[in-house]
Amino acid sequence: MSRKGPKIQDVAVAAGVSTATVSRALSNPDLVSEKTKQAVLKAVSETGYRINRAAQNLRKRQAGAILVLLPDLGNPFFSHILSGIESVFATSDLSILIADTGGMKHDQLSGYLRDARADAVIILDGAIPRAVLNNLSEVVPDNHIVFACEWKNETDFPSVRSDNQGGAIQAVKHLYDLGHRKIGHIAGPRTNVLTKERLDGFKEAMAGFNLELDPRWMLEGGDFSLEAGAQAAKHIVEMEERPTAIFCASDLIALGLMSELHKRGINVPADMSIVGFDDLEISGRFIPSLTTVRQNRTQLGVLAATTLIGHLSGRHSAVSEGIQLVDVLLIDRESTARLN
Amino acid sequence: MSRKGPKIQDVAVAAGVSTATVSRALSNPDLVSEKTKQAVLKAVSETGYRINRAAQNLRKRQAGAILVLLPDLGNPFFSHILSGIESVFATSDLSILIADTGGMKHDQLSGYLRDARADAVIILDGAIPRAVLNNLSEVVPDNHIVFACEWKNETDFPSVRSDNQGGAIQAVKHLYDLGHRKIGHIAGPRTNVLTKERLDGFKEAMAGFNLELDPRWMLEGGDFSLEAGAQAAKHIVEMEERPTAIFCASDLIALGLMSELHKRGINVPADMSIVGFDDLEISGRFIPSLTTVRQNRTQLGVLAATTLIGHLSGRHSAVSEGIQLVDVLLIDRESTARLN
DNA sequence: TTGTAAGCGTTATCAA
DNA sequence: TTGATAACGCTTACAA
Repeated sequence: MSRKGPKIQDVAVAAGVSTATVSRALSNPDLVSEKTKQAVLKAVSETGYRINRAAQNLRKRQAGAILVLLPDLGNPFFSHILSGIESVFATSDLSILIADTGGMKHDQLSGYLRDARADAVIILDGAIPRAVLNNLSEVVPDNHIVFACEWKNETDFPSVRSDNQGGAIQAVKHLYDLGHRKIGHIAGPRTNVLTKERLDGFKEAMAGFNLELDPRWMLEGGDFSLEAGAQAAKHIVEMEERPTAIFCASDLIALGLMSELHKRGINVPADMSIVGFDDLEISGRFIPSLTTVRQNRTQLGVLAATTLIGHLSGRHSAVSEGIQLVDVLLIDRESTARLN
Repeated sequence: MSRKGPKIQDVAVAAGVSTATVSRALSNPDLVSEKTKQAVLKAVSETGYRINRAAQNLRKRQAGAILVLLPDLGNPFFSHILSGIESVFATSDLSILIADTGGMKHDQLSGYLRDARADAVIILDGAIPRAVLNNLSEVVPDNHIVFACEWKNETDFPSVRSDNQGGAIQAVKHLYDLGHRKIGHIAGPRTNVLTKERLDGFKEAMAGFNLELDPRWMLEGGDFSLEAGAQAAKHIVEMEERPTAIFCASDLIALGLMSELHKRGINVPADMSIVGFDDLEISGRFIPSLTTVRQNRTQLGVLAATTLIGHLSGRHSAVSEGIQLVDVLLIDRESTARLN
């Protein structure tokens, strides 16, 4: 909008210089003498001048925005990541656009970039169709696409992620140290990249401790939700022989599991120890509070954003290349106990 | 970005018409003959033409985006509202920009609009400084500002909100019907508009039932968080005489309260009934599951977005004016029980 | 160090 | 119903 604001021409007149000088004073102060710089700045504040982004973007052949693609905006898991991203771009003059890949047609999606609405993308959705990714690649340089949290296998886009495998290993070790030997796992949705990493970590840790992987205790959540955990609980109570501990691929699964186990008379941690993954805020206040692997979601967002800014500004610093792994930390709470 | 895409001129050549005709065929099809329209459309798909938003926005003196102002992106409460908003704008050709008012300087904030980055704003933050609001008003027409969920008192901006007062009344009635007479309240942060509405509803309902408002049982949460609830629990256990039921201004407060009460040996609902406000997903799976007033957060977002679109397109339909109240619904679960 | 002037890709006005 | 053409407000060669 901005009805009839002062334009660069007005500032130029007020400062007694040309529009080119105003432009330079504002975006390339080094190219301008101290004296005229001051004059311009004064004129800017006098006139109340604000740059017109549309004009600037048109001229510079850019969009002035980055696009964040989320698999499900309604899922609170992503809000901290988004917050981290936002905190970085708040001080830049790039706007941040968001789009939910869930309810979105593919062509609509790449249309976002084709319309030159965004200069770069941060993708939080590992399930983004390859076709869409290809479309994106046609429109933005490959290193203007960054994955955060999730990623896409067999692609080389820069990616920021938690140490999912390491987290799973910590979880199993914790249970092992508490004396548990019969350890089960509730995995995430089959096709999700995180599911595989956490499952791999689980298997690796179990093997490392020479523990048997009982297939009966390897459950599959349809997703990472509370409901998936609750469903798993129903299977578990029916088992002839139950594991004494379970590592869940997400906090929501763990919480849903505990909720349903409670209903069915199984006590956590007395009868069964539970470990989650994420460390949602509620997990520390659940009854019992949840032992879990903490992911620093804000940091994931911040890192993705700074990586992207690095690429956009042409700085290909070593740190902004390839895969950036963020450490996770096991938080020991009440849902796990020593095996009696 | 969009390196060297086809432009309207290319389409014009391909279709054998002028650029003006292409423009019209695309944005005002009625002004163009069926025949040329087809020719243009064909040329568009042949060339793979995509409009350049920056150019369009510059020419039309618009931003092509709406800005959503959230008080705290990290707070999952807002994600469903955002999701509702997004779902509406996904099919429009307006982009949605987000900004966190928490970490943001005021001038930075109104800068968003002054820079002509957004044509309109949806504000989810009732605590937005009046100065900022005034700044916004200078830049966009007043009806291009819509409040959702929260609002600002003594202003006339269109606003979409839940029936907070009605919800509080339902909550008290539920407790009353269960036989409770000693009912306490944990309010939200003192200056928040929702706090006041829910508190008013609480008082009104209590008065309606001729129940005493015991000041000892009227607590104040510093915010709507788990921690606020946990703090309140500490006060409550110290009380000589405790209420038998408590209505909390948010689910998080209620959950934090239950968590801490549990630690201190008070059983919900046997010793005390608890009602929340929001109906977060986790609330149905907490132990015990939480009786609460359900807010339709997605609908709040959808309504705010459609209202705004109505204003933007100049349609001042009756429904898009003033305050739109969204019904809430009491969900009866395990955290409330008949007084023994 | 500064100014001139030519675009960036659209849309809207005016004529035809 | 269509076409020329002048903006929209900025940046950046190129000159001075």
